[in-house]
Amino acid sequence: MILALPSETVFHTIESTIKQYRKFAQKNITKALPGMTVDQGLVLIFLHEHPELTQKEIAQLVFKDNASMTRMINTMVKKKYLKRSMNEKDRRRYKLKITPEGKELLKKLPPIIQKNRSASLEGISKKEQDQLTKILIKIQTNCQKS
Amino acid sequence: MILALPSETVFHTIESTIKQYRKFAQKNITKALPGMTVDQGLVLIFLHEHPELTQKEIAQLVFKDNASMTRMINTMVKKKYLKRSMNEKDRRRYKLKITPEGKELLKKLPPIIQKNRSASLEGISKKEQDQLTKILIKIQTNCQKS
DNA sequence: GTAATTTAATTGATATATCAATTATATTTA
DNA sequence: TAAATATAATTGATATATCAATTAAATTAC
Repeated sequence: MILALPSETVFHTIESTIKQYRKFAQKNITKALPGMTVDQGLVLIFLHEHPELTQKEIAQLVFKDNASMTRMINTMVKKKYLKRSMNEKDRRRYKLKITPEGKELLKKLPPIIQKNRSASLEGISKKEQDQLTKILIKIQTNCQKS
Repeated sequence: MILALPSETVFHTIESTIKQYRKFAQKNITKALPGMTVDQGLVLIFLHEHPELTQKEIAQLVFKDNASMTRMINTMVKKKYLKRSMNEKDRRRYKLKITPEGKELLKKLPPIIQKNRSASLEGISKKEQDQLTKILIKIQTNCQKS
């Protein structure tokens, strides 16, 4: 069977693109906020916008599983970005609170993220971005068909 | 500063697409070859096509760093897919040989991979795939600037 | 209202990711 | 050629990924 080398497929390109974007974004975040990771930044942003999110919901938003999210929140608590507290309504869950230190960092994030996004999308029209999204979603749909 | 939520960006879509594809591909590989991972399969395929590849070169092909590759090859040796042997020409490197067991698995991989690819690209024209690649490469180029 | 089921989070085990430091060998330079 | 530099691979430390099993609480079914 003749199989195209993995490096010649569109999947390879998708993967290398997201990895390069992540490296690029991480580099710029590290410059301004040493010790913070891209994903920790995302968690802060999501929690800021939606304070009632559970760990599970955040995990889904950043494409991690619950186990990873538990450990990630652990390190964010250790780093004092977050505090866990009881959720009286549902005692299986926690309330996740951004600490004042976390809020300080959070303030510095948006301009960095904005710059990362616009720099990496430079010269790519809105139309192209929509095309990209549309095609990617087709792939996702295909992958979900059991 | 008003920042689009990460979940509304094209980066989010790129990341979720590749993760879903990986899950889909892994599921099908596991079904046929329990214990084998997508990346281990890729390493076998690359080594089969280019037996002289060094660990470092393979690492680049599958987007891992050298440290990860060392450990990945360790587990592939432990699983008896591969054997390390001396490279007399350059004693910093190894020769990586696919074992007979590894070759057996390798034979079964191509049809599975082919099926994964075509299933996830179903209904996506060649033209769309080219568009996708073109746009992604633009993003990569942007991320490489400085 | 109690038993069965579901859900959110955790834990353990193992693999991988990442960075920095180290080792051993090759290559370059003075 | 000896010293400086570069390269391939490894190792250590820490974080994350993944799967399966577990715990504790909530929900559903009977």
